[in-house]
Amino acid sequence: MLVSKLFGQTLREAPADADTISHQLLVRAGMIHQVAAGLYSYLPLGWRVLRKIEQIIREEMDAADGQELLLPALQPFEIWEETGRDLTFGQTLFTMKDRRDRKLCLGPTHEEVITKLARFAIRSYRDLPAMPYQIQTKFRDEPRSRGGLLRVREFLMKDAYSMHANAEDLDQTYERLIQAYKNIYDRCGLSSLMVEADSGAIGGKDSHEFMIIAETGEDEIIYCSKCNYAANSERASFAKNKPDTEESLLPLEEVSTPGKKTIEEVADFLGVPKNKTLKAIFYSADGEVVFATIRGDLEVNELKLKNTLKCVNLDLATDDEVKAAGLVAGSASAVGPSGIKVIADDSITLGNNFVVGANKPDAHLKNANYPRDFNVDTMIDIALAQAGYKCPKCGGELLSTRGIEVGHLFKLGIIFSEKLGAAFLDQDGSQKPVVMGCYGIGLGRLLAAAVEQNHDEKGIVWPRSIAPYEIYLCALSTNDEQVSQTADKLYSELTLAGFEVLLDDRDESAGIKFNDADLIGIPLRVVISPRNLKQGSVEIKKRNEKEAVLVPLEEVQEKLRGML
RNA sequence: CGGGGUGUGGCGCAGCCUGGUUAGCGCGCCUGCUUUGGGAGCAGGAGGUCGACGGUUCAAAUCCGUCCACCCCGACCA
Repeated sequence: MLVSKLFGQTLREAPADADTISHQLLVRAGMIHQVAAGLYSYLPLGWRVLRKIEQIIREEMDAADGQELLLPALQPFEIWEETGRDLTFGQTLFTMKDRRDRKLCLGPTHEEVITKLARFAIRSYRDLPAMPYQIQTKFRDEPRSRGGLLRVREFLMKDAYSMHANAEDLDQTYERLIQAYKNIYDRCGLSSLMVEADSGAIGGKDSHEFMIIAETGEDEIIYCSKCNYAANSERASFAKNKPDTEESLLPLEEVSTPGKKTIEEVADFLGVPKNKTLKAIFYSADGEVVFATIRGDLEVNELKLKNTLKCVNLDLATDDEVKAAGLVAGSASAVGPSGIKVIADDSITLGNNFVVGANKPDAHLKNANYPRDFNVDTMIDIALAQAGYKCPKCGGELLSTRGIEVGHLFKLGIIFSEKLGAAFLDQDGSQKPVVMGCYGIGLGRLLAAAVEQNHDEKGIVWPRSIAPYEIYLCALSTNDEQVSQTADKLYSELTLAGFEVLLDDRDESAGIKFNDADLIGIPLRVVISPRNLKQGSVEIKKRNEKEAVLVPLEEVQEKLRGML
């Protein structure tokens, strides 16, 4: 391809609304162009990168016994009602009506469609296991798109769905897919980190995410400084500490705490540490007021709470809701009130003689103990893990960092096959629901993450495997006959030899060409100039290295092969 | 949806507070000449309903109101 003919423009300055590095560089390099919030066009350079990523994914999925197919982006809304995910996805679903007034939606994911298809394709255990996958456009009406390609409303995704006769077989495929994913990121030249993840609206049991560590990432990762434990903070757990001394249980005692409402105020006022108090937080779970309680030094992980409650919407209760439920904000506890669902974090059993609210203004109780003084409906881990806490696996110190989620694996189990009736006849003649897994990779986001991870002050530094071109042939002084002839000849030869070459044949100054080459980030740059030609040579430079080497014309191909 | 910000040629911005000639600047773009190893020089030129609508005024990019779009933080998010 000739740079003079390349569709698109490079920009010296980034658009003002581009904040993240990948967004700035991709726009400046003429790879993407924004159409509206969360909607981007891919220009030829960007599209080449995306297609390379796509091909790597395709090869690895095929190697893992996946079979590519294509499902429709447009789906009947009613299959979402069948699984109830019309509610869990809510407004994220792009919906519309056809001319016959039937409700349709643009697929944000395809579990429903593939499970329906499984009803047809899977009849016997002999048809299992199977793993259809597709690379297709997904649509999600995100509350807020952001960061260029990092979070958009229309995006290309590889989504695979595995089908099994039993959970053991799913486990095996799951492990195999983990390896396939590692291969994919490796081949894309990216270092990734696998973390335990929440399964969210997809549902299911085990779930893992692949992360590209980056400050611009939306996810917080909690990981251990000593062992290999790593988890999305949404899901991370930690070893909850016990107080050093076991006290004998003391009798309940009411104390006056005028105006003291927060844990800090109360603990300060009574001269006790925060981990000797119990915190009470009120939530509205799909309209029902629920009561969460946790030791005063810890915070509630609202996602864990939401999963426990199995609700669609979870918000902090409003003042009115709190009052209507007969609770006293600032002085509430599970000691006393009834008729409200209480979810307790298991930390309330670590320690004793806690300070809790007295359920009336300006008063607290000392020496509250579970279960002597109160009961709870559910006792479970709903605590938020934070850096500095202890690893749940080895006790080492937990650290935190940010990452971009570029892949997600789920063990769905039989959630979808049961709801949609995808069953098979097993060896013993019994009918069973198909056991399923699903596995996604966002291609555009992966591309953006690659830029986040591979750039310098001059521009993008593409890993070779996903670079739009391999070689940037830079002809300086294009009005010099010898230069332009040599450049044309070299371009033909290299292209014929199978190299992917971009020839900068523009009548521009050296500076412009060098800067564009750096910005676009092609791995190798070959400079053809009168100066070099006098010695019968050209100059070859790696994008990620400072020094160039002078190479005789006849050795160029060989040299390039060695350097790629 | 809550908070904050921005809308002026393709890109980056000034002008707005304090209304008043043909709305400016840098980059980019076009033509010509000169240049040619890290974003060249000179000369000439094209390109703007100042986000939209309404209002105030003799007069609005500028003041007032409504709306829209986009960005950031939060909520939300396989």
